[in-house]
Amino acid sequence: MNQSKTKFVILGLLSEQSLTGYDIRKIVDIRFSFFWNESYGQIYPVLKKLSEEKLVLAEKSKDDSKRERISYSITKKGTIVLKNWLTEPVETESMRLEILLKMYFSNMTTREVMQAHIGTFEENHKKQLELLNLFESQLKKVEDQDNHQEVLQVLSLGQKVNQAYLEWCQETQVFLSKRRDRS
Amino acid sequence: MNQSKTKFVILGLLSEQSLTGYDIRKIVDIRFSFFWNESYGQIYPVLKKLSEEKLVLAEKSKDDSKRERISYSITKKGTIVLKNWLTEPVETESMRLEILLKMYFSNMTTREVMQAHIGTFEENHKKQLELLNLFESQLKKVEDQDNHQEVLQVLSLGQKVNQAYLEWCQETQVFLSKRRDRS
DNA sequence: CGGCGCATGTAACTTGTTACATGATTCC
DNA sequence: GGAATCATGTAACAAGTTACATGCGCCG
Repeated sequence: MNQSKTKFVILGLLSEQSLTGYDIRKIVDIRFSFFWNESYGQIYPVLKKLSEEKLVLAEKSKDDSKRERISYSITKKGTIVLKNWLTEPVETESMRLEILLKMYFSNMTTREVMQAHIGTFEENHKKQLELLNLFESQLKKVEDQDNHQEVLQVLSLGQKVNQAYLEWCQETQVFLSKRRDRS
Repeated sequence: MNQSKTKFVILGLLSEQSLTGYDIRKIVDIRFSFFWNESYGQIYPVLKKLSEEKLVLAEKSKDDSKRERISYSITKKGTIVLKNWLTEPVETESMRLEILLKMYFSNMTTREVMQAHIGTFEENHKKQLELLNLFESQLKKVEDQDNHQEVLQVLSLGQKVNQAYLEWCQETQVFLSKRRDRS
């Protein structure tokens, strides 16, 4: 089984505030990016389905001067479904790191090629870590409220993992610089 | 774009030794499990396609006493394709951690529920780390050869990431034990 | 007034999983 | 003799991505 989690991502975000499909995508993209992703092709159809099932309530913006905008909010029923999911065992955990695939087979290529790959990976994760640090400092400035502490805890894993990546990049660059070149 | 990497996983593994589809699955499952996965539903069709394209050579086991067995080996052409892929930029990097989704929304559930989730996650990754440590010590025992050092480098990332996870679990358990319970 | 961001949506496609069918061999 | 493992393969399905179509509003 292991059904799609899009449904619960949406319900979870709506439990904090009303949002449009566009908003949801943006939040996932920014705040969840290091451990999750959702595309419009998933969000909009699920939103429609959730609305039919009365787990969320759709409200078209009434002031007609504005552009089309459908704001969704969670219903009582939706809250129950969300809370129920939270108690159920975690099913999804996956990772796909092509960089490790290339590292594994790297004796088939040159040192320079791998150094460049590691360099790019390092740069990306430096940026990601900086972003997470920025989020953290912003969050800490604001009043403690809602799921504030929980979000900090999520950020913490991101920081640790990115630090692990960066350490590994250093170590790997040393390894590569020492490696005698074949191929 | 961002085409499937199954093809290159297969070519890479075949660059070390001849293997059956079953073998490939097993190797990916054991050795790559912490950062990659492939299912039979992907491997067998790709193997057939690679054979048609002459990137690999299929050999049915001839001694007919044995059960059916198709051993694949990489061709010159296949080696070129593999080496070419190794030089191309890394495209695929994804992570999906449902545990962080649940952590993010955890103010909607009880402390006990989250403690149990974290406990399971911790246990899983303790096992994974132990397995990686075992691989490492086994590898270090054998003669240095082939892509030995590169494999150790891959293992190293797994170890660092798992250690990061375990630290986070500790930290999170402390956080949860202090958290006043809502909901 | 041009470009970017907001906003919704879908169709076609690719990818990946699961379940099933089949059967031999090995090990206890 | 029965269970586990080896071994191949596919069909149905589920999940996820990408590209496209459409158009408004805001800012410089």
